[in-house]
Amino acid sequence: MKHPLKQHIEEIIKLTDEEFEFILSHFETIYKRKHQYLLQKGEIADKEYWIVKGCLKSYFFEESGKEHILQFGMENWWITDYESFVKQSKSKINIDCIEDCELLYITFENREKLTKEMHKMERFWAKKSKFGRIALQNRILSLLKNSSKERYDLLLEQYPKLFQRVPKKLIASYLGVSRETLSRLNS
Amino acid sequence: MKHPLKQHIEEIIKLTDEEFEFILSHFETIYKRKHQYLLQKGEIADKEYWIVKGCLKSYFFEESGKEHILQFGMENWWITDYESFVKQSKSKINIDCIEDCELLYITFENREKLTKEMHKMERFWAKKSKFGRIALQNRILSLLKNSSKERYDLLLEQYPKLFQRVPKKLIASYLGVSRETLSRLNS
DNA sequence: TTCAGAGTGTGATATTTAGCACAAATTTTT
DNA sequence: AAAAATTTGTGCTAAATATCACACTCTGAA
Repeated sequence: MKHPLKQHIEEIIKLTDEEFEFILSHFETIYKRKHQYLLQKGEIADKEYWIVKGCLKSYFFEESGKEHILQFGMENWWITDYESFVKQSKSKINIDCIEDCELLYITFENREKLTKEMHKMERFWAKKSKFGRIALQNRILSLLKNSSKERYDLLLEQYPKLFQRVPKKLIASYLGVSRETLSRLNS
Repeated sequence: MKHPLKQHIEEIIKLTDEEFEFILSHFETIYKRKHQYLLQKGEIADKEYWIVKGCLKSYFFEESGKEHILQFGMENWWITDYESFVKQSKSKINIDCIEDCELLYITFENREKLTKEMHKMERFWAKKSKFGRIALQNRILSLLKNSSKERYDLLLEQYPKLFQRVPKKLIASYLGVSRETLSRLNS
Protein backbone atom coordinates (compact mmCIF):
# COMPACT_ATOMS: atom_id res chain seq x y z
CA MET A 1 0.00 0.00 0.00
CA LYS A 2 1.27 3.41 -0.98
CA HIS A 3 2.19 5.80 1.80
CA PRO A 4 -0.46 8.54 1.95
CA LEU A 5 2.17 11.28 1.87
CA LYS A 6 3.70 9.77 -1.25
CA GLN A 7 0.29 9.73 -2.83
CA HIS A 8 -0.20 13.34 -1.83
CA ILE A 9 3.12 14.53 -3.27
CA GLU A 10 2.54 12.53 -6.44
CA GLU A 11 -0.57 14.56 -7.17
CA ILE A 12 1.99 17.15 -8.19
CA ILE A 13 5.29 15.38 -8.89
CA LYS A 14 6.07 11.73 -9.64
CA LEU A 15 8.55 10.04 -7.31
CA THR A 16 10.54 6.81 -7.26
CA ASP A 17 10.32 4.78 -4.05
CA GLU A 18 13.90 5.76 -3.23
CA GLU A 19 13.13 9.43 -3.66
CA PHE A 20 10.13 9.15 -1.39
CA GLU A 21 12.12 7.31 1.28
CA PHE A 22 14.67 10.09 1.13
CA ILE A 23 11.95 12.73 1.54
CA LEU A 24 10.31 10.83 4.38
CA SER A 25 13.62 10.64 6.24
CA HIS A 26 13.31 14.41 6.71
CA PHE A 27 9.99 14.02 8.56
CA GLU A 28 9.08 12.86 12.05
CA THR A 29 5.81 11.46 13.34
CA ILE A 30 4.11 12.99 16.35
CA TYR A 31 0.85 12.24 18.16
CA LYS A 32 -1.24 14.90 19.84
CA ARG A 33 -4.46 14.66 21.82
CA LYS A 34 -7.59 16.77 21.56
CA HIS A 35 -7.09 20.25 23.07
CA GLN A 36 -3.30 20.03 22.82
CA TYR A 37 -1.58 22.72 20.80
CA LEU A 38 1.02 22.75 18.04
CA LEU A 39 1.77 26.44 18.10
CA GLN A 40 1.05 29.36 20.36
CA LYS A 41 1.06 33.09 19.67
CA GLY A 42 4.54 34.51 20.17
CA GLU A 43 6.38 31.29 19.32
CA ILE A 44 8.24 30.85 16.05
CA ALA A 45 6.73 28.19 13.80
CA ASP A 46 9.75 25.98 13.23
CA LYS A 47 7.72 23.05 11.87
CA GLU A 48 5.28 22.44 9.08
CA TYR A 49 2.79 19.65 9.79
CA TRP A 50 1.15 17.22 7.42
CA ILE A 51 -2.01 15.77 8.89
CA VAL A 52 -2.17 11.97 8.74
CA LYS A 53 -5.26 11.75 10.96
CA GLY A 54 -7.31 14.22 12.92
CA CYS A 55 -8.66 17.74 12.79
CA LEU A 56 -7.10 21.05 13.81
CA LYS A 57 -7.76 24.77 13.81
CA SER A 58 -5.50 27.77 13.39
CA TYR A 59 -6.96 30.83 15.06
CA PHE A 60 -6.32 34.07 16.90
CA PHE A 61 -8.03 36.24 19.46
CA GLU A 62 -9.30 39.74 18.97
CA GLU A 63 -8.59 42.22 21.77
CA SER A 64 -12.20 41.72 22.89
CA GLY A 65 -11.48 38.02 23.35
CA LYS A 66 -13.40 36.93 20.30
CA GLU A 67 -11.87 33.93 18.51
CA HIS A 68 -11.36 33.97 14.74
CA ILE A 69 -10.60 30.81 12.80
CA LEU A 70 -8.14 31.27 10.01
CA GLN A 71 -7.98 27.71 8.77
CA PHE A 72 -9.14 24.22 9.56
CA GLY A 73 -6.89 21.25 8.94
CA MET A 74 -7.92 17.69 8.19
CA GLU A 75 -6.37 14.54 6.71
CA ASN A 76 -3.86 15.21 3.90
CA TRP A 77 -3.66 18.93 4.59
CA TRP A 78 -0.64 20.91 5.63
CA ILE A 79 -0.82 23.21 8.60
CA THR A 80 1.48 25.77 10.18
CA ASP A 81 1.57 29.52 10.59
CA TYR A 82 2.79 30.17 7.12
CA GLU A 83 3.99 33.72 7.79
CA SER A 84 5.91 32.74 10.89
CA PHE A 85 7.38 29.66 9.21
CA VAL A 86 8.54 31.48 6.08
CA LYS A 87 9.90 34.55 7.84
CA GLN A 88 10.90 32.70 11.02
CA SER A 89 9.15 35.47 12.89
CA LYS A 90 6.92 35.41 15.96
CA SER A 91 3.53 33.91 15.26
CA LYS A 92 0.32 35.90 15.60
CA ILE A 93 -1.78 32.77 15.73
CA ASN A 94 -2.39 29.53 17.64
CA ILE A 95 -2.86 26.03 16.30
CA ASP A 96 -4.84 23.51 18.38
CA CYS A 97 -6.06 19.97 17.91
CA ILE A 98 -9.84 19.64 17.69
CA GLU A 99 -9.48 15.84 17.70
CA ASP A 100 -6.71 13.37 18.57
CA CYS A 101 -4.16 13.77 15.80
CA GLU A 102 -1.40 11.88 14.04
CA LEU A 103 0.98 14.25 12.32
CA LEU A 104 4.09 14.19 10.19
CA TYR A 105 6.26 17.24 10.54
CA ILE A 106 9.29 18.72 8.84
CA THR A 107 11.40 21.35 10.55
CA PHE A 108 12.31 24.61 8.89
CA GLU A 109 15.95 23.50 8.63
CA ASN A 110 15.06 20.15 7.12
CA ARG A 111 12.79 21.77 4.62
CA GLU A 112 15.52 24.20 3.56
CA LYS A 113 17.92 21.30 3.28
CA LEU A 114 15.50 19.14 1.32
CA THR A 115 14.70 22.03 -1.01
CA LYS A 116 18.39 22.41 -1.85
CA GLU A 117 19.13 18.70 -2.07
CA MET A 118 16.19 17.81 -4.24
CA HIS A 119 14.98 20.12 -6.94
CA LYS A 120 11.74 18.17 -7.29
CA MET A 121 10.77 19.24 -3.79
CA GLU A 122 11.58 22.86 -4.53
CA ARG A 123 9.12 22.57 -7.39
CA PHE A 124 6.59 20.76 -5.20
CA TRP A 125 6.60 23.48 -2.58
CA ALA A 126 6.60 26.24 -5.16
CA LYS A 127 3.47 24.73 -6.64
CA LYS A 128 1.90 24.26 -3.21
CA SER A 129 2.62 27.88 -2.47
CA LYS A 130 0.97 28.96 -5.72
CA PHE A 131 -2.13 26.90 -5.05
CA GLY A 132 -2.27 28.10 -1.46
CA ARG A 133 -2.22 31.66 -2.70
CA ILE A 134 -4.99 30.97 -5.18
CA ALA A 135 -7.14 29.44 -2.44
CA LEU A 136 -6.64 32.49 -0.24
CA GLN A 137 -7.48 34.79 -3.12
CA ASN A 138 -10.71 32.91 -3.67
CA ARG A 139 -11.55 33.16 0.00
CA ILE A 140 -11.15 36.94 -0.20
CA LEU A 141 -13.29 36.99 -3.33
CA SER A 142 -15.92 35.08 -1.42
CA LEU A 143 -15.73 37.34 1.64
CA LEU A 144 -16.27 40.36 -0.61
CA LYS A 145 -18.89 38.88 -2.90
CA ASN A 146 -20.98 36.36 -1.01
CA SER A 147 -23.44 36.85 1.82
CA SER A 148 -23.05 34.88 5.04
CA LYS A 149 -25.68 32.43 3.87
CA GLU A 150 -23.88 31.92 0.57
CA ARG A 151 -20.53 31.41 2.28
CA TYR A 152 -22.16 28.90 4.59
CA ASP A 153 -23.65 26.95 1.68
CA LEU A 154 -20.39 26.99 -0.27
CA LEU A 155 -18.45 25.68 2.71
CA LEU A 156 -21.03 23.00 3.37
CA GLU A 157 -20.89 21.95 -0.25
CA GLN A 158 -17.10 21.90 -0.37
CA TYR A 159 -16.38 20.32 3.02
CA PRO A 160 -19.49 18.47 4.22
CA LYS A 161 -17.38 16.36 6.57
CA LEU A 162 -16.23 19.43 8.44
CA PHE A 163 -19.77 20.04 9.67
CA GLN A 164 -19.89 16.62 11.30
CA ARG A 165 -16.53 17.01 12.96
CA VAL A 166 -16.32 20.53 14.34
CA PRO A 167 -18.73 22.57 16.48
CA LYS A 168 -20.88 25.07 14.62
CA LYS A 169 -19.49 27.97 16.58
CA LEU A 170 -16.11 27.30 15.01
CA ILE A 171 -17.68 27.24 11.56
CA ALA A 172 -19.31 30.58 12.42
CA SER A 173 -15.96 31.96 13.44
CA TYR A 174 -14.37 30.77 10.20
CA LEU A 175 -17.13 32.37 8.14
CA GLY A 176 -16.89 35.61 10.08
CA VAL A 177 -20.36 35.65 11.62
CA SER A 178 -21.64 35.19 15.17
CA ARG A 179 -22.78 31.71 16.20
CA GLU A 180 -26.34 32.97 16.66
CA THR A 181 -26.46 34.34 13.13
CA LEU A 182 -25.05 31.10 11.76
CA SER A 183 -27.68 29.17 13.65
CA ARG A 184 -30.38 31.28 12.00
CA LEU A 185 -29.05 31.05 8.45
CA ASN A 186 -30.91 27.85 7.67
CA SER A 187 -34.35 29.16 8.58
CA MET B 1 21.10 54.92 -12.95
CA LYS B 2 19.88 51.51 -11.96
CA HIS B 3 16.86 50.13 -13.80
CA PRO B 4 13.90 50.14 -11.41
CA LEU B 5 13.11 46.51 -12.15
CA LYS B 6 16.68 45.53 -11.33
CA GLN B 7 16.37 47.40 -8.07
CA HIS B 8 13.11 45.61 -7.39
CA ILE B 9 14.48 42.13 -8.05
CA GLU B 10 17.59 42.89 -6.03
CA GLU B 11 15.47 43.41 -2.95
CA ILE B 12 15.35 39.63 -3.02
CA ILE B 13 18.26 38.38 -5.12
CA LYS B 14 21.50 40.08 -6.18
CA LEU B 15 22.17 40.23 -9.93
CA THR B 16 25.07 41.07 -12.19
CA ASP B 17 24.37 43.53 -14.99
CA GLU B 18 24.58 40.70 -17.50
CA GLU B 19 22.06 38.63 -15.57
CA PHE B 20 19.67 41.54 -15.44
CA GLU B 21 20.02 42.25 -19.14
CA PHE B 22 19.22 38.61 -19.78
CA ILE B 23 16.14 38.81 -17.57
CA LEU B 24 14.99 42.06 -19.17
CA SER B 25 15.25 40.52 -22.63
CA HIS B 26 12.28 38.34 -21.64
CA PHE B 27 10.09 41.41 -21.00
CA GLU B 28 8.36 43.89 -23.30
CA THR B 29 7.23 47.42 -22.61
CA ILE B 30 3.66 48.47 -23.25
CA TYR B 31 1.78 51.72 -22.74
CA LYS B 32 -1.90 51.86 -21.85
CA ARG B 33 -4.22 54.80 -21.33
CA LYS B 34 -6.68 55.40 -18.54
CA HIS B 35 -9.79 53.20 -18.87
CA GLN B 36 -8.03 50.72 -21.14
CA TYR B 37 -7.91 47.15 -19.94
CA LEU B 38 -5.18 44.54 -19.56
CA LEU B 39 -7.42 41.57 -18.95
CA GLN B 40 -11.11 40.79 -19.24
CA LYS B 41 -13.19 38.10 -17.62
CA GLY B 42 -13.12 34.93 -19.71
CA GLU B 43 -9.70 35.57 -21.23
CA ILE B 44 -6.63 33.62 -20.17
CA ALA B 45 -4.02 35.73 -18.42
CA ASP B 46 -1.00 35.00 -20.56
CA LYS B 47 1.05 37.90 -19.21
CA GLU B 48 2.24 39.13 -15.88
CA TYR B 49 2.74 42.89 -15.69
CA TRP B 50 5.22 44.91 -13.70
CA ILE B 51 4.07 48.48 -13.22
CA VAL B 52 6.66 51.08 -14.16
CA LYS B 53 4.23 53.99 -13.89
CA GLY B 54 0.54 54.33 -13.25
CA CYS B 55 -2.28 52.85 -11.25
CA LEU B 56 -4.56 49.87 -11.96
CA LYS B 57 -7.34 47.83 -10.42
CA SER B 58 -8.23 44.17 -10.63
CA TYR B 59 -11.92 43.61 -9.98
CA PHE B 60 -14.99 41.58 -10.74
CA PHE B 61 -18.73 42.07 -10.87
CA GLU B 62 -21.31 40.47 -8.65
CA GLU B 63 -24.44 39.17 -10.40
CA SER B 64 -26.21 42.29 -9.12
CA GLY B 65 -23.71 44.42 -11.01
CA LYS B 66 -21.81 45.52 -7.91
CA GLU B 67 -18.07 45.92 -8.48
CA HIS B 68 -15.56 44.41 -6.06
CA ILE B 69 -11.90 45.42 -6.07
CA LEU B 70 -9.51 42.57 -5.47
CA GLN B 71 -6.28 44.47 -5.76
CA PHE B 72 -4.85 47.84 -6.66
CA GLY B 73 -1.58 48.12 -8.53
CA MET B 74 0.91 50.96 -8.42
CA GLU B 75 4.55 51.58 -9.29
CA ASN B 76 6.83 48.57 -8.65
CA TRP B 77 3.95 46.17 -8.13
CA TRP B 78 3.14 43.12 -10.18
CA ILE B 79 -0.34 42.60 -11.50
CA THR B 80 -2.16 39.81 -13.29
CA ASP B 81 -4.93 37.37 -12.49
CA TYR B 82 -2.74 35.03 -10.54
CA GLU B 83 -5.11 32.07 -10.71
CA SER B 84 -5.61 32.35 -14.43
CA PHE B 85 -1.91 32.90 -15.06
CA VAL B 86 -0.75 29.95 -12.98
CA LYS B 87 -3.40 27.50 -14.17
CA GLN B 88 -3.72 29.04 -17.64
CA SER B 89 -7.46 28.93 -17.07
CA LYS B 90 -10.19 31.43 -17.90
CA SER B 91 -10.05 34.51 -15.74
CA LYS B 92 -12.88 35.48 -13.39
CA ILE B 93 -11.63 39.03 -13.11
CA ASN B 94 -10.87 42.18 -15.07
CA ILE B 95 -7.84 44.43 -14.88
CA ASP B 96 -8.20 48.09 -15.92
CA CYS B 97 -5.98 51.14 -15.87
CA ILE B 98 -7.09 53.87 -13.48
CA GLU B 99 -4.39 56.17 -14.87
CA ASP B 100 -2.21 56.20 -17.98
CA CYS B 101 0.28 53.36 -17.45
CA GLU B 102 3.70 52.24 -18.49
CA LEU B 103 4.12 48.52 -18.01
CA LEU B 104 6.69 45.81 -18.46
CA TYR B 105 5.23 42.41 -19.13
CA ILE B 106 6.48 38.86 -19.35
CA THR B 107 4.46 36.17 -21.09
CA PHE B 108 3.63 32.86 -19.46
CA GLU B 109 5.98 31.07 -21.89
CA ASN B 110 8.84 33.44 -21.28
CA ARG B 111 8.42 33.14 -17.57
CA GLU B 112 8.49 29.34 -17.76
CA LYS B 113 11.56 29.56 -19.96
CA LEU B 114 13.32 32.04 -17.68
CA THR B 115 12.51 29.93 -14.63
CA LYS B 116 14.19 26.94 -16.21
CA GLU B 117 17.14 28.84 -17.63
CA MET B 118 17.94 30.77 -14.51
CA HIS B 119 17.59 29.23 -11.10
CA LYS B 120 17.87 32.63 -9.42
CA MET B 121 14.59 33.63 -11.02
CA GLU B 122 12.93 30.44 -9.89
CA ARG B 123 13.93 31.43 -6.38
CA PHE B 124 12.80 35.00 -6.93
CA TRP B 125 9.34 33.97 -7.99
CA ALA B 126 9.06 31.36 -5.29
CA LYS B 127 9.79 34.04 -2.73
CA LYS B 128 7.37 36.46 -4.37
CA SER B 129 4.73 33.78 -4.23
CA LYS B 130 5.37 33.18 -0.55
CA PHE B 131 5.14 36.86 0.29
CA GLY B 132 2.05 37.23 -1.84
CA ARG B 133 0.43 34.44 0.10
CA ILE B 134 1.34 36.03 3.41
CA ALA B 135 -0.15 39.34 2.30
CA LEU B 136 -3.40 37.63 1.35
CA GLN B 137 -3.49 35.78 4.66
CA ASN B 138 -3.13 39.07 6.50
CA ARG B 139 -5.92 40.59 4.43
CA ILE B 140 -8.20 37.73 5.49
CA LEU B 141 -7.14 38.19 9.09
CA SER B 142 -8.05 41.84 8.77
CA LEU B 143 -11.40 41.13 7.13
CA LEU B 144 -12.26 38.78 10.02
CA LYS B 145 -10.87 40.86 12.84
CA ASN B 146 -11.15 44.54 12.00
CA SER B 147 -14.21 46.73 11.63
CA SER B 148 -14.73 48.76 8.46
CA LYS B 149 -13.36 51.81 10.22
CA GLU B 150 -10.25 49.95 11.33
CA ARG B 151 -9.65 48.54 7.87
CA TYR B 152 -10.02 52.03 6.45
CA ASP B 153 -7.48 53.45 8.90
CA LEU B 154 -5.01 50.63 8.29
CA LEU B 155 -5.21 51.09 4.52
CA LEU B 156 -4.81 54.84 4.84
CA GLU B 157 -1.79 54.33 7.05
CA GLN B 158 -0.20 51.76 4.75
CA TYR B 159 -0.95 53.37 1.39
CA PRO B 160 -1.68 57.07 1.90
CA LYS B 161 -0.86 57.78 -1.75
CA LEU B 162 -3.66 55.52 -2.88
CA PHE B 163 -6.23 57.87 -1.37
CA GLN B 164 -4.97 60.75 -3.49
CA ARG B 165 -4.97 58.72 -6.68
CA VAL B 166 -8.13 56.66 -6.73
CA PRO B 167 -11.79 57.58 -6.13
CA LYS B 168 -13.13 56.76 -2.69
CA LYS B 169 -15.78 54.48 -4.10
CA LEU B 170 -13.02 52.16 -5.29
CA ILE B 171 -11.45 52.20 -1.84
CA ALA B 172 -14.87 51.32 -0.42
CA SER B 173 -15.17 48.44 -2.84
CA TYR B 174 -11.71 47.18 -1.87
CA LEU B 175 -12.60 47.35 1.83
CA GLY B 176 -15.90 45.61 1.26
CA VAL B 177 -18.25 48.42 2.31
CA SER B 178 -20.62 50.67 0.39
CA ARG B 179 -19.38 54.09 -0.69
CA GLU B 180 -21.93 55.77 1.56
CA THR B 181 -20.70 53.88 4.60
CA LEU B 182 -17.09 54.70 3.76
CA SER B 183 -18.00 58.34 3.42
CA ARG B 184 -19.46 58.24 6.93
CA LEU B 185 -16.57 56.42 8.60
CA ASN B 186 -14.65 59.58 9.38
CA SER B 187 -17.46 61.27 11.27
C1' DT C 1 -26.04 7.13 36.91
C1' DT C 2 -25.39 11.85 37.80
C1' DC C 3 -23.52 16.10 37.13
C1' DA C 4 -20.77 19.84 35.02
C1' DG C 5 -19.49 21.90 30.95
C1' DA C 6 -19.90 22.63 26.19
C1' DG C 7 -22.77 23.23 22.35
C1' DT C 8 -27.04 24.82 20.23
C1' DG C 9 -31.46 27.22 19.16
C1' DT C 10 -34.36 31.22 19.63
C1' DG C 11 -36.62 35.55 21.36
C1' DA C 12 -35.86 40.53 22.11
C1' DT C 13 -33.28 44.51 21.24
C1' DA C 14 -29.34 47.40 19.76
C1' DT C 15 -25.99 48.37 16.35
C1' DT C 16 -24.09 48.40 11.92
C1' DT C 17 -24.50 48.66 7.24
C1' DA C 18 -26.86 48.88 2.73
C1' DG C 19 -29.69 51.14 -0.47
C1' DC C 20 -32.10 55.04 -2.37
C1' DA C 21 -32.53 59.92 -3.29
C1' DC C 22 -30.74 64.18 -4.17
C1' DA C 23 -27.66 68.19 -4.04
C1' DA C 24 -23.12 70.10 -4.18
C1' DA C 25 -18.39 69.79 -5.67
C1' DT C 26 -15.02 68.26 -8.82
C1' DT C 27 -13.16 66.52 -13.05
C1' DT C 28 -13.32 65.59 -17.86
C1' DT C 29 -14.74 66.44 -22.38
C1' DT C 30 -16.23 69.22 -26.06
C1' DA D 1 -15.86 78.52 -21.18
C1' DA D 2 -19.69 75.59 -21.09
C1' DA D 3 -21.64 71.18 -20.76
C1' DA D 4 -21.50 66.55 -19.29
C1' DA D 5 -20.07 63.07 -16.43
C1' DT D 6 -18.16 61.56 -12.20
C1' DT D 7 -17.42 61.86 -7.42
C1' DT D 8 -18.79 62.90 -2.83
C1' DG D 9 -21.57 63.89 1.30
C1' DT D 10 -25.77 63.32 3.84
C1' DG D 11 -30.72 62.48 5.23
C1' DC D 12 -33.88 58.74 5.47
C1' DT D 13 -35.46 53.95 5.75
C1' DA D 14 -34.85 49.00 5.42
C1' DA D 15 -32.17 44.96 6.07
C1' DA D 16 -28.57 42.31 8.12
C1' DT D 17 -26.07 41.16 11.94
C1' DA D 18 -24.42 41.40 16.78
C1' DT D 19 -25.36 41.00 21.44
C1' DC D 20 -27.63 39.48 25.58
C1' DA D 21 -30.54 36.24 27.92
C1' DC D 22 -32.18 31.86 28.72
C1' DA D 23 -33.64 27.09 27.98
C1' DC D 24 -32.69 22.73 26.13
C1' DT D 25 -29.57 18.95 24.47
C1' DC D 26 -25.59 16.37 24.36
C1' DT D 27 -21.22 14.52 25.96
C1' DG D 28 -17.64 13.06 28.88
C1' DA D 29 -15.86 12.53 33.58
C1' DA D 30 -16.55 11.24 38.31
